[in-house]
Amino acid sequence: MYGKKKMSIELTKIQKDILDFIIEKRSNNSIPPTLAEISERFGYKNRSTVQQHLNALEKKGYLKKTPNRSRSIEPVIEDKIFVPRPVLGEVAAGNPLVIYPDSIDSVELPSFVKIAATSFLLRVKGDSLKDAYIFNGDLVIVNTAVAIKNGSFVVAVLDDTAVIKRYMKFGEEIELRSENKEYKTIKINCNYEGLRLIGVAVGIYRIMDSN
Amino acid sequence: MYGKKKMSIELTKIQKDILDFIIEKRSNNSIPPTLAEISERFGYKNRSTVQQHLNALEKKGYLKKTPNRSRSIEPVIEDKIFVPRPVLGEVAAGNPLVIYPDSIDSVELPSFVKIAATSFLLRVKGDSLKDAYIFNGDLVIVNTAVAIKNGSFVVAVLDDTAVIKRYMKFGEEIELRSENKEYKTIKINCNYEGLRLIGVAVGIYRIMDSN
DNA sequence: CTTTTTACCATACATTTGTATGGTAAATTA
DNA sequence: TAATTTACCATACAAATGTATGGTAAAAAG
Repeated sequence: MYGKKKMSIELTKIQKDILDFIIEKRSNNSIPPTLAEISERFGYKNRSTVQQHLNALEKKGYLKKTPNRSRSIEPVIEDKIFVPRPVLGEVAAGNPLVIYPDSIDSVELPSFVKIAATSFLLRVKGDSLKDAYIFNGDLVIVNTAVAIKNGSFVVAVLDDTAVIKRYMKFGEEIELRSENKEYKTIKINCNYEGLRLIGVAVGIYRIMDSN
Repeated sequence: MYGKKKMSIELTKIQKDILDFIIEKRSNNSIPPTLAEISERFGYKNRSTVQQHLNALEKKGYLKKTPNRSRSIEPVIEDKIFVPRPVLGEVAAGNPLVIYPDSIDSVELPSFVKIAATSFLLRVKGDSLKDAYIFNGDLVIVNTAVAIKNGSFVVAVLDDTAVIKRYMKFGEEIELRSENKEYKTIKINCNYEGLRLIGVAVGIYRIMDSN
């Protein structure tokens, strides 16, 4: 079960790089690049190299463009409205679960929800945060560029397993509390090397299902 | 107290229309128009009319453009990068509440969450959707450009009051069901003029508080 | 080994696009 | 009334942009 809905032909590395460049431009809300700008970015001496890569990308269904229209290249997303977003792993609300080095799955977020490079998504597994209204299957938006304060929901990696808990620090002791009484509070010294505080849960996102 | 940060010269009606057109394009995440496209939109016979309006807009400080660069016109926004999102009203999970004609509030979303023009936010009031894990204060992302299916959570306006309920249609009869048994199902004929289906709740967003 | 694919370069050309210049008519201002 | 502004049209031109065509060399596939 690893889902690929629309058979999409493999991309070469360079094609993927170019596609990524275009996607990045677009998601920055800046205007799509011209052939010349892509050429310059990748150090090509003329536009025709890019021209061919774009043709390949369009033929494979990753791009759409309007003939003779400047800056008309748009990356094609499967659902138009929905953009797949990698989920980096599953985070245990209760007992620690493994965090995956690479993304294990893609979640289709509405395209208007854009997530910065300093953030990533984790899917919550388990019900130990239900008192905080976070449920099994919810996506947690984790921002790594936000200061951690007492009371923040943090995502922490403890010896290669990840948890999402409420953060409290008293002197040198860090407490990772669960909202649910069934799971006990984890207490660690802040100098313990097995602990890495990944980021702060800045929000949750739940894709509503229609059944 | 009516704030004008940068003294900006008055705009004529046409200049404002053109500026609005450009802003609208940009906020739709579509590419900025060319002079030709603006001309066509406003029924001008050539680009030079637009050309002069744009020059005026730039001179007055409402536009920025890069010389000789296609589609480089960008409206100058007072508020920098951060765009507060208006909350259009409060939606009753249980009993209908008033929907506001203009935005009543702004929610500070994390800057990486951007929402398209086809969507807007509503804040949920009440607990009648708690069975569906939607709680008082949650922000519902409503998309007006998504097809409504049986089972969708829809935002509907019934005689100037708005509700969020699960949508079911059987023949000519539309049922708006609450997840909570305490609130009874609303049944209406689909031809009833007092009913407007605003959009589909495509997701919920909850800003997590750190206390 | 031959063929195909990939990744690049070069050039030519038509269209699009931005820009400069000049003109007309109505409305506004001095 | 005369001068200015506003709103439009027309045209010309250079730069930017997309596109078509052909070529080379290395790698991969057959």
